[in-house]
Amino acid sequence: MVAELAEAGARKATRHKATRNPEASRSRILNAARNEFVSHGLSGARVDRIASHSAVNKNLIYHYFGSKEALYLAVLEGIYAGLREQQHDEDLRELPPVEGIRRLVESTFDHFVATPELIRLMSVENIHFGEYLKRSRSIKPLYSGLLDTIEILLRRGQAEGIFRSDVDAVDLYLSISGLAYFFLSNQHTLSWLLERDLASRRRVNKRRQHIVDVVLGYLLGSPLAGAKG
Amino acid sequence: MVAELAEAGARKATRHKATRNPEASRSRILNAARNEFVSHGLSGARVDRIASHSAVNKNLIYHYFGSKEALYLAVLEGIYAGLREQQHDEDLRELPPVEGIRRLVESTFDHFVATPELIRLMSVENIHFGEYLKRSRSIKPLYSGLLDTIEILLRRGQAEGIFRSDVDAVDLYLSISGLAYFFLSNQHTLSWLLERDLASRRRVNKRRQHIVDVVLGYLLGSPLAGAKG
DNA sequence: ACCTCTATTGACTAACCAGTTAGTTAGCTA
DNA sequence: TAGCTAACTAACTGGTTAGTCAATAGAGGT
Repeated sequence: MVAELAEAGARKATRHKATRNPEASRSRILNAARNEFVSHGLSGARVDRIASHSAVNKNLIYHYFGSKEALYLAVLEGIYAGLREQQHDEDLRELPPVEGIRRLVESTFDHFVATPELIRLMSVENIHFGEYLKRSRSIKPLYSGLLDTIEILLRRGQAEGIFRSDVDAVDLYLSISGLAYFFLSNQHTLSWLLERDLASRRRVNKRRQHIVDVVLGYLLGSPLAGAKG
Repeated sequence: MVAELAEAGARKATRHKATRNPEASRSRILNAARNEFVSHGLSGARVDRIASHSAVNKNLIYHYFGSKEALYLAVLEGIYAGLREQQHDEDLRELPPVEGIRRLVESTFDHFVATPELIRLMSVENIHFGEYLKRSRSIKPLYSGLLDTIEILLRRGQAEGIFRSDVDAVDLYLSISGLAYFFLSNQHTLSWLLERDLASRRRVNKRRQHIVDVVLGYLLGSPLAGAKG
C-alpha cells in the first residue's frame, strides 16, 4: 500500500505527460483517427485502437467528438480542406492557358501522390454514398472557385485559338482528376492484374507525364478528329 | 398434436420450398452476399443479413463457403470474371485502329455503367490493399489478353501514321479505365461538391462522348504539341 | 483557501456478431 | 429398406465493440 502510493507519486513527478493539454490531446486523437479510418475504413476502424494509438483514454474521444461517426466526419473535413488548400488554383488564372492547365494537372497529381490518405478516404466516403461529407458545413464553399479557374483558362485558350472549342469545364476537371485517381486508388489490384509495379518511382513519373500529354493532347486537338459524327 | 402434424404435412405438400436445392441455395447466398458486400464493404457486411436475405440458415453459408472472407472472395471472383467476359476484346483486334479504340473505350464505360457493383467492389478491394484478389487463382489469367489487344491496335495505328508514336499500352489502358471509373466511383461526393447531378442520363451520355474525345484526341495528336520540352 | 469548470481516467455494460455445436431431414444407393 | 452422405436448422458461445457512468484532478479565477 505504501509502496503503491510511493510509486504513484514518482510516476506523477517524472514520466507523467505535462498533466493537461487539450489541444495536443485533440490533435493526437485526430491524427490517430485519420490513420485508423484510412487503413480500415469506417466500419473496420476501432475506437479502442484510436484511443491506444493516441495515448488517450477512450472516453476522451467521446468527450471531444461525441461518436465514432462524428470523429470520422472531423477527419474527413480535415482531409478535403487540405486538398483545396494545396490547390491554390487562383494563381493559375493569370498564366498562359497551356501552362495553367499543365500546372493544374501536375499539382493535382502531385498532391494525390503526396497524400495517399486523401484518395483512400475519398474511396471510403463514396462507399458510404458520400453521406458524411454531405453533413459537412465547411467543405463545399472551398470548391466553388475551382471550376471558375478551369473555365477562365479554357475560355482564354479558346479565344487564342489553341484549345478546341467543345470542352466542358466539369468534364475536364473530372478527367484531370480521374486520370490520376484511378491509377493511385486501384494501385494494388492493378499492379497484380497487369503484372507491373505501379508504385515504382519510374512508373509514377511516367504516369505524370502521360496525364499531361493526354489532357493537353486532347485540348490542343481539333474537335472533329476521329469523332463519330 | 394431430393438428400440428396435419399442418406440417400440408406445408410440405404445398408452400414448402422444394425441400432441397443445393445449387439454388448456393446461388441465392452468392447473390445476397454480392449485394451486402457492395452496400457495406467487407467489414460493414453482416453474415446474418446475408443469411436472412437469401432465406437460408446462417450455418449453410459456413457449410458452403467456410468463412465470411471466403464468401467475399467468391463474390469478388465472380464480379471480376464478369468484367472480362463482357470485354471480349479479341473481336476488336481486326478493326481499324481508331474504330477499335473507340469501341474499347465505349464498352469499358458501358460495362461500368451497367454494373455499378463492379466499381464498388473494386473500391472495397483496394481499401483492403487488394489482398483478397491476390488470393484468387482464377482471375489473373483472364487479364493477359487485354494489354495485347491494346498493343495490337496501337501498333497498327502507328504504322498507318495516324496515332502518335510515344504511347504506352499500360498507360493507355489506365487512362481509358480511369476516365470512366472516377466519374462513377466518386459520383456521390462529386455531385455534391460540384453541384451537378452526375447520375443524370444527360450527364452520363455526355461523359461517354467526352471520354472518347479525350482518348482519340490524345492518340491522334502529335507527340510534341504542348509538351514540356 | 475555496470554487468551478473541464480535462482525464478506469471500470463497466449492453448489444452485436462471426463462428460453432449438436443435431434433424431428404434423397441416393446397395 | 437400411445405411450413408450432404443439405439444412435452431440455439448457443465467446470475444469484441461502441458507448456510458461515476469519479478524480489540475488550472484559473475570486
